[in-house]
Amino acid sequence: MQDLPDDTPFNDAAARPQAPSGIAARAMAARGGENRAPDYLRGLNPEQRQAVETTEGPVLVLAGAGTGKTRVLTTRIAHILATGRAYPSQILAVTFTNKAAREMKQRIGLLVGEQVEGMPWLGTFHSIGVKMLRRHAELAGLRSDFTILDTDDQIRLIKQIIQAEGLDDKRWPARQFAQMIDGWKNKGLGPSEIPEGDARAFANGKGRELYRAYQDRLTTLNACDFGDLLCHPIRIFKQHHDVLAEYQRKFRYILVDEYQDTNTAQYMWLRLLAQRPKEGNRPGGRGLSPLEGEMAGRPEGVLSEGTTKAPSIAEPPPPGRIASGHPPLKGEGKATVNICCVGDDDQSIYGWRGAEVDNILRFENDFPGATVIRLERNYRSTAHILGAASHLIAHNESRLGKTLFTEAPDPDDGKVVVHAAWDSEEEARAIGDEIEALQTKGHALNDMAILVRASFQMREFEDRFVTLGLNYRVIGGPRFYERQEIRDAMAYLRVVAQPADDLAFERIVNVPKRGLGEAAVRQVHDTARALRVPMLEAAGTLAESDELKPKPRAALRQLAAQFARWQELLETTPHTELAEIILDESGYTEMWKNDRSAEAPGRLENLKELIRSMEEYESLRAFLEHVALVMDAEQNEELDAVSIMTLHSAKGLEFETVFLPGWEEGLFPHQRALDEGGRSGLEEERRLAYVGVTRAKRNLHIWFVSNRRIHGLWQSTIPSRFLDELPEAHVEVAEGGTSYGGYGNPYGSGRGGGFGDAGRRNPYGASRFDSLGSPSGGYSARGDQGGAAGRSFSNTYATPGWQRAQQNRTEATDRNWGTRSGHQVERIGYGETDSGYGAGRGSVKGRVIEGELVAKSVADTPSRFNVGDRVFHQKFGNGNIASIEGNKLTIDFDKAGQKKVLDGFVNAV
DNA sequence: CGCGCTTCTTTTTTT
DNA sequence: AAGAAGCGCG
Repeated sequence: MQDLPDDTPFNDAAARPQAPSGIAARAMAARGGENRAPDYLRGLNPEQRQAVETTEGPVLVLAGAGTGKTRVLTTRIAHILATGRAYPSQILAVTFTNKAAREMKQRIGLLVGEQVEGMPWLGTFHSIGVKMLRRHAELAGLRSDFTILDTDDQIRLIKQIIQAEGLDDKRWPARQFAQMIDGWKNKGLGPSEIPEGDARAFANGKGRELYRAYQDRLTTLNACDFGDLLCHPIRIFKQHHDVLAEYQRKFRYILVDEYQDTNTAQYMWLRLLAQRPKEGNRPGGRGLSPLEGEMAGRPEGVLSEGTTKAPSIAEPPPPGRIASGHPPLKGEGKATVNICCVGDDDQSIYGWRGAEVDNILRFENDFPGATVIRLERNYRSTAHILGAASHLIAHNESRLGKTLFTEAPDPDDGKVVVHAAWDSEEEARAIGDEIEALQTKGHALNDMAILVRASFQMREFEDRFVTLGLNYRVIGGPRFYERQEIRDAMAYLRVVAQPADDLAFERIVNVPKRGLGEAAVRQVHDTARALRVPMLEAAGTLAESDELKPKPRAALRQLAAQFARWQELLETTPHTELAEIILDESGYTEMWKNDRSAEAPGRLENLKELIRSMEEYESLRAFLEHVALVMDAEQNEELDAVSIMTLHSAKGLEFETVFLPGWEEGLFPHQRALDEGGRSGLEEERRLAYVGVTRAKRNLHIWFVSNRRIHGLWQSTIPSRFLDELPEAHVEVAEGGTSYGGYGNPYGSGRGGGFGDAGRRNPYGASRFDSLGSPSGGYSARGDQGGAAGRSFSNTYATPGWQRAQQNRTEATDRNWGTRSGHQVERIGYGETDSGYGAGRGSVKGRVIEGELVAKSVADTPSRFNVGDRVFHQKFGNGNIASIEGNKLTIDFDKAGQKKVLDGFVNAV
């Protein structure tokens, strides 16, 4: 091991191995005899083992869902350590989420012993970014105690800047600009590097100026936003080759999890680090020197050998976007770059925040000579679930293509079940019942999860579970650290720890009320700008002058004095104690004690919780950093509870039983993804569906409803196209038997006359996707696994329920074009009791109307109703129309009061 | 300056 | 439907 590079550039104790023999010795102890494979390699399949043992050179592991990706990563690290190839501090291992980082740490710990703490460079892109940036803050014009702004701060700051430019912040929303900045930073672009078109797109061409002003302001605030955590290091690396070289020398092995989710900035950051250090290269050698132009600034065009063609799967970049394709660095193929990226293009679901699937599709070009290993043996799911997932994802065109398989399908395994419900309330009720039933049969709640497309869907389940008394756990939902009282408290702490944090100061100057209104705050602000000092300091100055009226002046003086005192205490008092003092003396706790509202006690409780959680951190600073980066409070692991989360946060997890509600057009695939992302947006949605399906180990239930409330209006919906893309062989429709009710709409049809139209029109109506890209059916030749499973779900579907659904669609389509006028309600058994469902089974008729089409097609035709008409609504009963706007009716219901309802949902009485 | 009433927007996904 | 922002009054 004497040839390990010197570790001295990084002198902190944590970065050094605690005892040279520690990890390696332990891991080696785990080995058997000379010729036997070490223990940790046992049980790996050949591909996994290859991925672990190919330590040298670039490696891409394409790991399908449930193929043991994390196991490969962790074992690989253990292997590198065990064979003495590197110290823990010489391995850079990046993940996307804190959860993933935590899990990896823990699993490596199991393999190798306790010294994982000696792996200082295992973490998320962002946490590693901060770590680097703190070391070299001055190179980015910051002090090392800079604060990290969250989205909320960021938007407030941008708003100020927009106003300061004299622009109308209504016309140019800060939120939107924040997203643009995010987008630029995702590509690693600074103010001078953004494309002209982008710069012009905002605020009459002031985009670039505003961006620059924003960055300047961040510097004076000694703060940075999320994007900067990567952009600053990138810039530093490019400008200070010595700094970069230190890291390059340091990291012998680089591992990247979820590579398909990397964005351009992360890619650049990785590429810089993956270079060989300059030393050892001949002067003028091809190693590093041309970095400057090579990475960001360089447009497409000059490609080095081997990349004359873009990968054929890549779509042409949409107009306005930076052309994809980062040319590989010259000559880098010649150096050994021990980088191992693990990912699955089929699980790329973060395109909306700048992830470039291209990064993974292009890996072999980027790193010539790369070993590509496919993991296709799935250890997680039943053959049915896997079959459903594979068939679904085969509809995507942009993919590398993998075929997952599992061994020994079990004939006892159930198929994937598709359920229909009347509305989201019933959906929640039925899923709740199903969960209770499973629980009674002995299933643990911890083994079940509900995965939703959008977080607003969670609420209905929470409501239902509360009334059922069913334990649940919301993951990634409304976050603890985003609550008002927590943010206020944090703002106090931030000002104490980092007096230049004007945003935090502004947040709490007048909380609790101190008689410092807008006028006074503005004055502090202006003074601060004029004197070029932080607002807190300006407040002190101002309090000693006579520029303010006595009342605010006194208030400011007191506040300034208090902060001065707290800052002194910072050195001497334990941080939890200090936090209590601050909240007390500032009157913040008092404020909530005096608050008579219902939430106040909860807020006080949260404040206590905040203080408690601070105990785990060694200093106030450490705590603040944790909150900024993690934004997530620990969950109670002990409790047996159903998990509720979004599909996005479910990636990487698995459950025995999974419920996927809300498979309806417009929600999933989400309308906005379709509108903004077009075809690739649809494909990303499909990957999301794939992620959802592949979370399930044994049981999978997919739901769709025919009515959903969106923005307070009831909309009717049609089943998601993804349902049609499931293979018949692996899917069954729950019908009657489960008796959750039916599938229809309030005004039912009654007349069968329209059925003859079936098949004449695409059930999806004039879907705008028909004309975009692949003709429907074009995909079936591609990824099908053959056999019955290869047949499409939709047309061959034979159950009465499904046929009815098809008819319903056709009818619905007809109705939207005004050719029919259905009236009476035929749906039986809908209501508060369950008793009717079984009986109603055969009687459930009705149709589904595509919500969007209703909204659009009816909006520009006059409503068929008049003010004053007496109407009936399935949910609200009888009422009179109070007013009409397009297709939206305001109705005074006899019992339910005044409601706004879509025209399509009521019938004349 | 602060409070309360009104109107308007919002919801896709997250480090 | 609900929360935020805006407006007008005391």
